[in-house]
Amino acid sequence: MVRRPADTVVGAPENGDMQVVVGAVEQGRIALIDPDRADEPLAVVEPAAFAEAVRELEAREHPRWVWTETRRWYPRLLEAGVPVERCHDLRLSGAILDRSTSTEAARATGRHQRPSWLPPGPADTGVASTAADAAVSAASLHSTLFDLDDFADAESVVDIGEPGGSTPPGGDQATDASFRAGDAPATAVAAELARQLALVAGSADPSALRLLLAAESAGALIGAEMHVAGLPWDRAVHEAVLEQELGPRPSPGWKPARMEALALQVREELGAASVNLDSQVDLLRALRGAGIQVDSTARWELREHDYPAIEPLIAYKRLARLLSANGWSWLDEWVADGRFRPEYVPGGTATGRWATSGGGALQLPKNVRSAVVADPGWTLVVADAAQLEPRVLAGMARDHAMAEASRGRDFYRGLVDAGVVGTRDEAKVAILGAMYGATTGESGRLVPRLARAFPLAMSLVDRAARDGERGMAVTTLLGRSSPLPSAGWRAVQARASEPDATAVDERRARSSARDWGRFTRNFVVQGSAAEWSLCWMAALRGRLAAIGGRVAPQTPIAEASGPVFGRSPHLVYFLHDEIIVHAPRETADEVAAAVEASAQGAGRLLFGDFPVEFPLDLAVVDSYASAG
DNA sequence: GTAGCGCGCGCC
DNA sequence: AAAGGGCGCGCGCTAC
Repeated sequence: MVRRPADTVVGAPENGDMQVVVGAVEQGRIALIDPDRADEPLAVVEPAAFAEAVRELEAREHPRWVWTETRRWYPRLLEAGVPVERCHDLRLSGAILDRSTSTEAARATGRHQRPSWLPPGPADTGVASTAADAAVSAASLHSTLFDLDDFADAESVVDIGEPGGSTPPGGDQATDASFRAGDAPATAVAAELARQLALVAGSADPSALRLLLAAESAGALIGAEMHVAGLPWDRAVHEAVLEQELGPRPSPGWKPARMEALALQVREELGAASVNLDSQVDLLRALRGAGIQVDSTARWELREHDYPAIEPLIAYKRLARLLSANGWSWLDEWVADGRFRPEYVPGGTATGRWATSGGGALQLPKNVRSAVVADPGWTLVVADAAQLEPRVLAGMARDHAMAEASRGRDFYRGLVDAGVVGTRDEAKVAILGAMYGATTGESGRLVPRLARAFPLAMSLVDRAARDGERGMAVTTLLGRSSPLPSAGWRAVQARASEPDATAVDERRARSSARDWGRFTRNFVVQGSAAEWSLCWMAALRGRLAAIGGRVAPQTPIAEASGPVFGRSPHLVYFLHDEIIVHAPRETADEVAAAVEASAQGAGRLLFGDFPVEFPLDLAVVDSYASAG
């Protein structure tokens, strides 16, 4: 077990840290309480005075803020210009703790009942398809589950009389009403914090879980902050890309001229004058009618056939994708005031990777990244961790041979130099195959060589696959566990072991077992890599705030980033193993150094002295397109 | 008319 | 060149 020093940069807890619980009391007021002295609230305030109360306490004590959900409380604070250093997000933390194999023994005692009012984690609810849906479901969740009446012990919170502040004139009634819609009472929040901390303390690896919860909660803060700051977006550059690729913006209801021209060409070549290229069924029929034997209309399959219709068809599909995913309507819907503001969903996937809701922020195609442009006087510090997942695997497995081969910037080149495979391409395919569970093709053929060179790493992922095949949960380095397979999956497995099981039953069971095994194999690597990234970002966030505190008065202000971030370097984008910091130009070097130091710090937090390196590809650029 | 699903494809 | 993991989203289509 690795000893992990408490790290105030990431925000893992230390003894003596002050915690402040945020929760509801009577008449829609909000209480801030020290959980050790719950009978004497630090403050009880009207919603309109909440941000001011937080600002004061934050400045004086910089406590860890404990609340049900960051997404519920933090946006209002940011709007009021009140960032906080640390928090404990009970919803995200509960989602981890109530599933982790590390807390299994503690949970088995039955003394740790998850309260019914605590919403399920974002990966357990299904991601809403639009930001609007998310808002609607969040609102209904709160109104149905969070009514004060639902809490028997609500009245035990002492009302200390007059509210700590008065409503400013013109206070937003809608905002106040949404606070009053019902939140967990402060006493219930404090009780849930106690339950969660007890689970951590009684777990198999408390220091790892403490770090994970701190990093996950920091991620929640960062997700809310990045939404407020927004990704700097140059509409004119984006429009120029669209015009270059698609031609002038068409009238509503019309296709761009360039797509029409390509469609005409395809129809002629196929001898199908009326085929609708946007209809998979229609297109497939037309292709076959023209003698092109394909089973799908996927690009990789089309490319295998040498007919004159294929090239313009592939070109059409490329443009159709650009138009529908990131065309003019996307710009109109998602870019305002020179910023792209997606909703980030920290912890939104089973492995702990983030999701986004609306705008497709995690799928920004390379050809529109040129529209990501720093404000005047500002710059972008873009960094990604090179081959993060195999490096994390090397560290997790304590595989010295693999760590040795990964030394240096290019892990794949390192494999060639170590004589494991012949070419860099082979190295890449072999590594991906090992982590994803490839069994066939080139990749499947190369994996055994990897297994010989790095038996420790390989046996770690093989074991994760075997556990998954048997229906068991697997767990990341810091303690996030995989969901269990569905009841349907179990039924298929059970059927195969009955005496009268047929060969078909057995084949089905084997196949679905392997499918789940590939998921769990990948889960431990992808999930642990996500933990590295969270630690990286959380550490960086702290360093950026320190740099921001020293920004010179003549620094140009990025108005569109809002009062909290307009003067200070801040994170504006996160994509699994890649970050973008929007930084005042004169801070670029310092920011770049902070990005580097944070990456090395994340490596030490997760792997201690084990010699695995995490080199970054880092660039200071004006446009995202110039990086990488 | 809407909901849900499969396809295809963008990203890691 | 294709195939293993994780996603979100827009489209056409079918079922209701």
